[in-house]
Amino acid sequence: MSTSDTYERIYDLVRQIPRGSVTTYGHIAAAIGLRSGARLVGWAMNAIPLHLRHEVPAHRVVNRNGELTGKMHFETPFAMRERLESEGVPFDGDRVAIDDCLWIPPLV
DNA sequence: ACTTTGACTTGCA
DNA sequence: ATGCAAGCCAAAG
Repeated sequence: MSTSDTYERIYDLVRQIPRGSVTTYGHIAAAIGLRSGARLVGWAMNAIPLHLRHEVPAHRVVNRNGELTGKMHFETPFAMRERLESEGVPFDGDRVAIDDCLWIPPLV
């Protein structure tokens, strides 16, 4: 694989997010070695290949505030919220109770 | 090769 | 709490 390893690492990491938990762009970025590549994570999410759309739970990735910033990039703005609640992710108003279900990725 | 933008984060006013 | 600016990496025009 001589492609952008960064993207693959991001996808591989997001794929490991356990059901019922969420993580943030910053944590993923930090886990792959980037200092503040949070934007890269967001960009990578937008560039997820179709064959990975099923494996990479992008809905479990929220911003530092627990807001579903990427919901508008889903099929519908509600799909993200519904799917998270369906997995047992605690919500606090219109946000994810990230303090209760935050999953920290393994540092590579 | 250069500029702009993006599903972010942090700091300061 | 709200708003603006800077930092960061990669892709697209």
